[in-house]
Amino acid sequence: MSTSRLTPASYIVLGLVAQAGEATPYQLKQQVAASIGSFWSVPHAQLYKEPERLAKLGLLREEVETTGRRRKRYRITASGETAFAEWLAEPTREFTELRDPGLLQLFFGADPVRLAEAQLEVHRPRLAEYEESRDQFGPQLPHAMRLVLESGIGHEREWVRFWERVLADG
Amino acid sequence: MSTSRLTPASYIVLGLVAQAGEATPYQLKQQVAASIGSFWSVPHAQLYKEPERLAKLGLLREEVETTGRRRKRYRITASGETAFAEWLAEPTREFTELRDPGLLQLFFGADPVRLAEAQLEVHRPRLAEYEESRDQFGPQLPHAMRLVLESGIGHEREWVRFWERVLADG
DNA sequence: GGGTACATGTAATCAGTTACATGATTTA
DNA sequence: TAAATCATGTAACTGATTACATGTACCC
Repeated sequence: MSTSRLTPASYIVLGLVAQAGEATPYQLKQQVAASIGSFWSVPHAQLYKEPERLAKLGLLREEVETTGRRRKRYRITASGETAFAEWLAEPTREFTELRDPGLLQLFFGADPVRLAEAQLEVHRPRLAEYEESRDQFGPQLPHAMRLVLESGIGHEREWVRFWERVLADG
Repeated sequence: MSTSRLTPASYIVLGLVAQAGEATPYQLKQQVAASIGSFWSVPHAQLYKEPERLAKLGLLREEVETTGRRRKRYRITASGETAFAEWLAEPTREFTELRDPGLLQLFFGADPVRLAEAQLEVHRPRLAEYEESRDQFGPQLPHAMRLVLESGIGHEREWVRFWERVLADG
């Protein structure tokens, strides 16, 4: 009822459904993968359950196909649009903690060199991937998406820088 | 039984209990706040429940005070030490997503200027706080802790840089 | 026509959060 | 001694994950 029960996942669903006009859970999965998936992934089961929940709250309208697969298609309702717009209009002051398992291991005394090597093996390719995305699709990307990508690049650079220093320090 | 059911929170508890030799949930809370709390916070209720769980798994030994408050004191067991050591010895390749609500709003088309302002209001003080910590306590801090702090500073710098750019771009 | 990958969904579990509740100390 | 604040814990909920299960389409 009140928007208090909505989580980030809710807004992701709401936002993607709004953008698409209409979507099935599977399409949501595709959209997530194609857009924010690498910054904020959502397991597919949630993309089935969350829309259902939002439908119960009256924020989405559910339509079950009568033929073949009986897919569920969702569209946003007026109150869904309102809830989404309200969330969007109120700039969050929330703060995201790092919550990086590698950092945790470092803190607890893991061998820094081995740890740094392992971490670089994941962060370097990830950074390369993002940079390639930007160089290849950057110009066509919607502005907001490009910014998000830039942010990802910045943080990945930071991780690489950090673990390289840890490695160098021995 | 197998270590598969252990989460990061488990290792935090295990690690802190190991470091302290013995600890009550409240002391764990203090330790978290004093060390990794700003990178990886743990709500206090979890610091009561998780040790209980670990005790059932045989990784901690629980001792209930018979006097007054009947506090629960925990110590690590041999198998707890093993489990912790195993986790520590295996460098994680896990990758932490950004999962920043601000980025999410940006992606979905929130007003970038207002958003950047709000975000800078939280990130700038946070950065200052970390830098002050480092300058003030840096030399006394255990090496690993200092590194974690450096990482936090790096990422906060990155956030500030990013949102400043968003702000400047209009 | 057999396999493999894509597509679609449900069930069960649980970690983590929120809310509630109260005892013990300090401090004004 | 009243009021905060610190300390300690339990209960209830639920979002998110994991695991299971099956249908459909394409391809060799």
